[in-house]
Amino acid sequence: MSLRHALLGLLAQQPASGYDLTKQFEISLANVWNAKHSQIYPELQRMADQGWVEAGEEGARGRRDYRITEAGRAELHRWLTGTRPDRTMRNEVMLRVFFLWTLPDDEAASYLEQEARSYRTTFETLDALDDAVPWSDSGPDRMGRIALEQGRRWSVAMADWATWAAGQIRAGHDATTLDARLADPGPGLTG
Amino acid sequence: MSLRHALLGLLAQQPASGYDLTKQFEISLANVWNAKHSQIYPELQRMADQGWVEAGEEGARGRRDYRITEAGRAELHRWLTGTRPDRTMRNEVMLRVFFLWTLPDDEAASYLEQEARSYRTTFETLDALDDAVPWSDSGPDRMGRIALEQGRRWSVAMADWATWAAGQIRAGHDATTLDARLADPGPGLTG
DNA sequence: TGAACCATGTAAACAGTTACATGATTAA
DNA sequence: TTAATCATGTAACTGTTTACATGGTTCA
Repeated sequence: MSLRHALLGLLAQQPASGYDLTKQFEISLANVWNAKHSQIYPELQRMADQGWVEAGEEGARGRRDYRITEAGRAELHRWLTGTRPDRTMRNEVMLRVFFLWTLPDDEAASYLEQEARSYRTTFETLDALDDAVPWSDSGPDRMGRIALEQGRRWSVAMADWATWAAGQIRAGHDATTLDARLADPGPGLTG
Repeated sequence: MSLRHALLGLLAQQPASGYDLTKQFEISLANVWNAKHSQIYPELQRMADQGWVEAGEEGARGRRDYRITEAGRAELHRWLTGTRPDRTMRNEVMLRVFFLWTLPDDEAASYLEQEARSYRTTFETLDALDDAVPWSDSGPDRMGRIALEQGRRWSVAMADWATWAAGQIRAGHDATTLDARLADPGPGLTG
């Protein structure tokens, strides 16, 4: 389970409340992991029981900050250097691509063109973020920029791929239509 | 839930048993979705109750083939054209990158270099697959090739990124070391 | 005074993994 | 005869989402 380690990683930077951490999942980690407050609050309690974090005094509006302990930092280090990342992928966008053959060519190509637009929008959002954020050249910020660059390169590669794929289908369809016309140049094409 | 639709998509191609479908998740869908037999068998039963698939007679060794119904095909079409894909991402590899700042530069760079090797291996595997599979230029095969091309482009982009990222860290580290040396050229560097 | 946001929690349902359990067939 | 593979299922557990529930603070 990566949630505990994601929380440790965020808390390694600075103490935070469940509420703060929820916001960080929504904003900076949105593209790599997500978690709702209903999962975060009980997890912080379990981590406190385990000694990886410590809860501070209750502040205004019932707010409670957690800070990472030495045991927590040790666990974060062990996770980063001593375990292999789970590379299991679940990508609904790509899952659908496998089944696009069930659609008419035009619908399949439209789907891919829509995907290309979606990836371009992602790219523009990330690109704007890069300009907007006042990055420091060390610490968490440096890794934030490196992660952002991953998103930029990924979204460009995927937009290019989707555009290429739509083109393949449109070209294939045209070729089929053309072949069929050459073989049987009249109305009422078969199969 | 995409599992039901993944099963519909596979069954749209040909009838299959739970065992066959499990193998297909392990092989062709491995990079986009996964499911274990313990999830597939009960799901097929629920889909049969719903009328999306029909179970055939029990064959040798208790084997039971399922085939998609018209209602199932309609549902597959509705899912592909009438719903937006869930773009939620969970990527443990990238999650870790956000926390690499907690490691010494050399360990962080090594992590990224290891990732670069991993992406290159993925690329080589996919590239070999492209040569090995006797692709038809229509139907499911055409989409299989398009999905494979996505994997090729993705793995190249990610390998390039990881190599670049490791370089950034090593260069930054060298620059810091150099700056420190220029400012204070002796043993016992601060910071 | 009402909307937006801060702040925390629990319960129920759903999705997914691991482990348990069984038995037939095939090929070495 | 034994190991590998075919074949199906359930139970327990873990992880995740959605819905329910509550109340404080700030700003227009």
